[in-house]
Amino acid sequence: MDVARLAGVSPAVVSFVLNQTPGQTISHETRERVLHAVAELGYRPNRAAQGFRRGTSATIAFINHDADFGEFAAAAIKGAHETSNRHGSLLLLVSTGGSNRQAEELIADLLDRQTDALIFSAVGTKAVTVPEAAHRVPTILLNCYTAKDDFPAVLPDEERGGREATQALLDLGHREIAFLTGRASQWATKARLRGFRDALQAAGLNPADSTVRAGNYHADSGYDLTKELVRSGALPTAIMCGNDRMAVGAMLALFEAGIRVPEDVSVMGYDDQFQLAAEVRPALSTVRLPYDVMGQLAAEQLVDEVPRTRRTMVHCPVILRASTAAPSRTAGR
Amino acid sequence: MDVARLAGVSPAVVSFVLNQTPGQTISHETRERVLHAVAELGYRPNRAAQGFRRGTSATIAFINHDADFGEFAAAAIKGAHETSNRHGSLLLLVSTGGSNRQAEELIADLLDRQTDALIFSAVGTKAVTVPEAAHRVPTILLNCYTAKDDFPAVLPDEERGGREATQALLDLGHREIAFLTGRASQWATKARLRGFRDALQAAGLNPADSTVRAGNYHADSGYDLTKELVRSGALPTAIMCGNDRMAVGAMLALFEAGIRVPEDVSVMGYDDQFQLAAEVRPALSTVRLPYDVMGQLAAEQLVDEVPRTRRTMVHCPVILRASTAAPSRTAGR
DNA sequence: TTGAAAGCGCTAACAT
DNA sequence: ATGTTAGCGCTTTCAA
Repeated sequence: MDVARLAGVSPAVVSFVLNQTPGQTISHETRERVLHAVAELGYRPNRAAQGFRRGTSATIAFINHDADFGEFAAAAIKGAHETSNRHGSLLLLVSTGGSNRQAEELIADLLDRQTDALIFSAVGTKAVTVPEAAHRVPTILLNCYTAKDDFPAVLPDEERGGREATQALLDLGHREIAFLTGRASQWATKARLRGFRDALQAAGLNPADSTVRAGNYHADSGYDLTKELVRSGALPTAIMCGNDRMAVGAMLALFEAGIRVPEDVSVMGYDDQFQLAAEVRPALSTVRLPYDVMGQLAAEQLVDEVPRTRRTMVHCPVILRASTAAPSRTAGR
Repeated sequence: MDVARLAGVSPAVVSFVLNQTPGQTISHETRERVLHAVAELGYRPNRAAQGFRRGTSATIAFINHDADFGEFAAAAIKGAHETSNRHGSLLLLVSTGGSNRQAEELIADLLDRQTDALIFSAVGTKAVTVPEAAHRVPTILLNCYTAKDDFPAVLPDEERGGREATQALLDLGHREIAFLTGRASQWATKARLRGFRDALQAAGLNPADSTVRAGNYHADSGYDLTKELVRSGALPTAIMCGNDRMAVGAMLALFEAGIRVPEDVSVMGYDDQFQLAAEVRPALSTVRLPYDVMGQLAAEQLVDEVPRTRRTMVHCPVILRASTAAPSRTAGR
C-alpha cells in the first residue's frame, strides 16, 4: 500500500485511521500524516477487498417476487433506496419472476455475494413462501407475509383504509354507496370490503343493501361495471372503486351517460396513483397506498434505525379531492 | 478450502474444475473426485472473494439520473434486468437525485466496488453531463445523451413517432388536427412536433393552419386545453396529445361537453402507458414508447451481445385502438 | 502508540 | 499433462 509508504507507516495504521477503528489510539500527528498521504495520492480503498475481508458488502437486495416491476415496486424502491443510501448501502435489484425455485437460487446467489440484508417484496399483497436461506441474513417482507410469520413484515392496513374511505362518504351524507371492488380473490380486496361493511354497519346501515360488484383493478372493469349500474336504474349517490384506474373508468362511463361527478355521483378511488389520481378531472378522492413509506420503513428496520416488529401495519389515509361531494339527490334516479 | 482437502487436491484444482478454466487439463478422475467433494459438502464459491480476486463483480449499475423512479425507470429496468440476469449479472440500482455532484460520487463508489458496467439513464430524454470516471468502465446512456456524444446512447425516435402518429390520423382522413403538446422545453416535445409538422407538410397541408397548444404532460393540462378548444368553437376532427395522461384528460373534457370519442373527435395519445392506454374507454390509440426494449438494448450492448453504436434510435410504433376513427364531419362545429 | 504478520477465499502465474 | 505456490488489498490479532 503506497499510502502507507508515503506516510511512513504500516498499512495497518492507514486502515485504523481511515476506519476510525474503535479501541485504537493513533497520535494526532500520525493521523495527519496519513490523511495527507491519502489526499496526495487520491487513494480510495478498494471496497471489493474490504467487503471480501469483512464479509459484508454494504448492499441490500430488493427482491421483487413477481414478474414485473410496476408502479408499486418503483415507489417502494424509491423509499427503500433513500434509506439504504443514507446508510451507505446500495440497493441490488432482483426479480424472481414469481417463481419459488428462482427465489431459492437467487437468494443463494445473493448470500454468496455477501449481501447484507434482504427486502422480499410482492406486488399484490399476498402470502408467500420465502426460502429458508433468507433466515441467514436480516430479512424483511414488504407487502407480503408468510403463513408462519417467521419474518417481520410491512403491510398496508387495507381494512382501515376501506373503513375510512367509506366513513368519509358517510360523513358527506351518502347513504347509498356502491362498491366496485378489485379482483375478488385478493387479500387487499377482501380487507377493503370488510372495512366497507364495518363502516356501513357502524353507521346503522345494512351492508346487504349496498351494491357490491367485483371488478379486476383494470380501468375497463370500472367502466363496464358503472355502465351496468347506470343501465340498472339503481344508481347510488356514491361509488367506491377498487383502485384509481377503475375510478377513472367509472368517471368515463358516468360522463358518457351525461352524469356529472361529483354533482350527481361521488366517486372514490384507491391507491392515490402517481400522476393519475391528482391529475384527472375532477381530481380523484382516494385512499393513499403509501408504498414509498412502506419501502422506507422496511429499509429502516433493516439498517436498525428502527426496531423490527412482527407486522407493521401502515396507515392508508383518505385524501379528499374533487370527485366527492355531499349528495344532491336521493339515490335511484 | 475443505473441498480441496476432501478431494485430496490443492485449492487451485478445485477452482480449475469449477470454472472450467481454459487451457487447463485435469484428469477425468480428479475432476470427478472434486465434483463429488463439492456435492458432498454443498460447497458454493464465495462470489465476493471471486470478485475481489478477478476484479469484477458480475454487477451492472443502473443509474437513474433523476429524483424519482417513475414508470419509465421501472420499464427500462425491467428490460435491462432480464438481459443482465441472463448474463449472470445483477443490477445495482442507484439514483443521483439529478445532481451532477452526486453522480460523481456515486460513480466513484461504484468503481470502488468493481462494478462492471454502467447504464446512465434519465427520465425525460435530455442532454446530460456524465462524470469522466464513467469512461473507465463500459457505459451506455439510456434516454439521454452528452453534447460530445462520447458515450453510446439509446434513444427513442420521437420525431418518427410524431410523424407516424400524424400520418395515421391523415390516413384516416383527418385534415384538421390539433396538437396538444407536452412541456414545450423538452427534447421529446420538440421532436414530436417536428414529426407532426413534417407529416402535415408532406400531405400538402400547411402546418401553420393547425392548432398547437403547449401543455405539460399532466392529465389536467390535456383537460384544460381541450376545454379551451371546445369553447373556442374551432374543434378539430382529431386531437393529438403529448402523452396518454393528457389524452385521458382530453377525453374527460370531451365527454363532459357531450362530445363523443371517436365519433365526433379522434384522440391520439403517446407513450402507450402501462395499465392506462389500453384500459381506458375508449381504448386509446397511441404511440408506444418502448422503454423496456430500450433498457434491454442498453444492457445487451453492455454485455456484448450486440455491438455498441454511437446512437441507437429506437422505433416508437403507432398503436391504433378505439379512440381514433375516420372523421364523420368537417371540423369547426 | 505503533508495527509485523497472518490470512480471508480465491485464481493466475508458475513448477513439476 | 497435472498440480502447486504465491499473492490480490484489506483488516485484525498480537507483540513491541
